[in-house]
Amino acid sequence: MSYPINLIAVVGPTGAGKTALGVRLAERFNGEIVGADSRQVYRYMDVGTGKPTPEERARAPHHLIDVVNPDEEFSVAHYQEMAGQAISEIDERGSLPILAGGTGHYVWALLEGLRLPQVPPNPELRRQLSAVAEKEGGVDRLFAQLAEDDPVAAQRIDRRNVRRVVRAIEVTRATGRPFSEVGRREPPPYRPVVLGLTCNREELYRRTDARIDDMIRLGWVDEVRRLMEERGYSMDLPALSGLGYREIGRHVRGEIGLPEAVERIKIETHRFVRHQYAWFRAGDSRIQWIDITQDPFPAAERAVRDSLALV
RNA sequence: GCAGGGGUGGGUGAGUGGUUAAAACCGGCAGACUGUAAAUCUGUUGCCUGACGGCUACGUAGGUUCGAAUCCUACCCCCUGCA
Repeated sequence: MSYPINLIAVVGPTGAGKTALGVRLAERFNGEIVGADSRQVYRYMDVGTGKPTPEERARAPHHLIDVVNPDEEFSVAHYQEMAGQAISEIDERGSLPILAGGTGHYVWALLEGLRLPQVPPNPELRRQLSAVAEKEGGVDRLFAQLAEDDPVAAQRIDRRNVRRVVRAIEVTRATGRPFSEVGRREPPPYRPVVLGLTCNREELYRRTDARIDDMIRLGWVDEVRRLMEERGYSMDLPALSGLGYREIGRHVRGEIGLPEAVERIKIETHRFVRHQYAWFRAGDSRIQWIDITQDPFPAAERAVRDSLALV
């Protein structure tokens, strides 16, 4: 076991080829993949989440993929815990951990050592507070509540963002300490090399559009039908709130045609790509960007080799 | 050919004499984010300008009016009914 642990992270927007590059790097450097994707953690959601294929999974060990059922609770906290565990085990095995995924919140929670308030979600309280927010003027009453409990947090949280206001109240109630005190970080025992895959927006949109057509061809609709009909999962589950699952769900129920569903998914995916760039910024000094217009492997390999040579 | 409806910003589509650079929605762009994060929320979106302000815009060309996306005329397209 070596400290700090050398770790590679492959990040970037959806459809940029993180999975493929991760697997190649794993083969080249005796690595193991640790997923960093908030939807690939769920079982039975394969096509629509762009999960690594069985072939890819055979080429390198994968972790943090298929770890919970769609109706089970999962969050950054679980991720941090489980991924941290996986990474140390990989390291102990003498392999190179390779983080690969597009969920910025998860990636940085791990690499920056975010210290989350130790307050698990309280469904009952959430239900209650959300019900308040539903009512006329409810949002304001909720916000007033927060302003009383924790004036500092109230200033930082948008009053219209009910979900965040609720969580803040949840934390202050459970701990008796203000939510605004969160924000601590504890540097994790990693020496990360963060590789970001990118290219111009237009080309990226083209790729994600084509990828969605592929997913449909690969049986995404059947996948959703099975989730709904055979396994009986509700479309209201957080797991099913992922891109496209709702649209395809509506199509399965006969509410919209497939072309319309596909069109909407493409648009939503564009939005998602932009959202991901908010987590992985072009100017972020922690990230080494590689343009995917050409094969990113040589540049990635060089970067990894250089960083390992430093040790 | 006759009758009727319509042509609005990247798209759909309101507006029917001034308070309209033009609602709303979509799309685009930017941002927030510490246990739902592919979630949730925010800002911005004709052009020039740091701002004041200016310029160009509602099919085309004219006209009426102090003032027109809104009224009139002609023309060009589109749709519907009758032939």
